[in-house]
Amino acid sequence: MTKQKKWILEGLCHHPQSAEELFIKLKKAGHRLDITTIYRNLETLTKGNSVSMTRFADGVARYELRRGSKHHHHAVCDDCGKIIDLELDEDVLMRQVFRQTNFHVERHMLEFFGKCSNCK
Amino acid sequence: MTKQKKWILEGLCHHPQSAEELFIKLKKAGHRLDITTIYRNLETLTKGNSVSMTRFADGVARYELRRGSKHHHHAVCDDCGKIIDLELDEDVLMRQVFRQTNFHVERHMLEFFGKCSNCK
DNA sequence: GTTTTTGCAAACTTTTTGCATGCGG
DNA sequence: CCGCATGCAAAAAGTTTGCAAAAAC
Repeated sequence: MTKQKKWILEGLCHHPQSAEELFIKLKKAGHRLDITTIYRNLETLTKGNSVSMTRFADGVARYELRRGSKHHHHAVCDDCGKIIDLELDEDVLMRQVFRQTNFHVERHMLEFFGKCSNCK
Repeated sequence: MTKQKKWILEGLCHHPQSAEELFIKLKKAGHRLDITTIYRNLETLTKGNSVSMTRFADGVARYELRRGSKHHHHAVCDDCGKIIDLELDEDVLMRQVFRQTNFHVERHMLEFFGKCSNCK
């Protein structure tokens, strides 16, 4: 456990955050570390299932802490950029997939885009 | 209508395909054009809603022809890479989102990963 | 003391941009 | 002809890699 790793863990949150956003945040907190270190730790954490990675349409990888085993989704506002957490019951869809194709779903990605209640 | 644009339209299909994959395919077909041209045309087509763009976890943009106005999703096999088209009824989810947060969904992204019937 | 992690620089990949040239209408 | 589309080169952005020095165990 290095100090860098500790900072990174502290900086992570339950909202998706890019490596660079995390980097800037840690820099602002007065921690000096390289963005390479962030990438390497995020990779390890993702492989170890402590962190999950998502990509929205811009192609940037965003990372967030897994809360327990609970999978959740996001709604991203096109106007203000706010990211809202959602807890949905997607089993219906899984069953549809299996019925249609015999495909064995292990993971899925589900994100919504539009306008949040404020911006609408 | 240039010849390049025509080749690109011919090369597009209903399965997601990266700019580079399309580039290689067109080159194999004996067409000489620049990958920049492909990117620029794909951008135009996407804006014009003839083509849709998706990113899986690798961060590469993949493009495919829209079939009519019908939105659809994919299941990607982790083993053989096969991409299976799905037609799902996701209205239930939309309603869940709105009820939970008043968020106004305009678009969404939904992809599945796992093992196809062959690889399982 | 040796294994692991870090920082730095540089490579790499995908995508975008600027600009001169040329084809299409 | 005029203007928009193309090719080429180079830049930009995000991410990964190699290597030597430093820190952890």
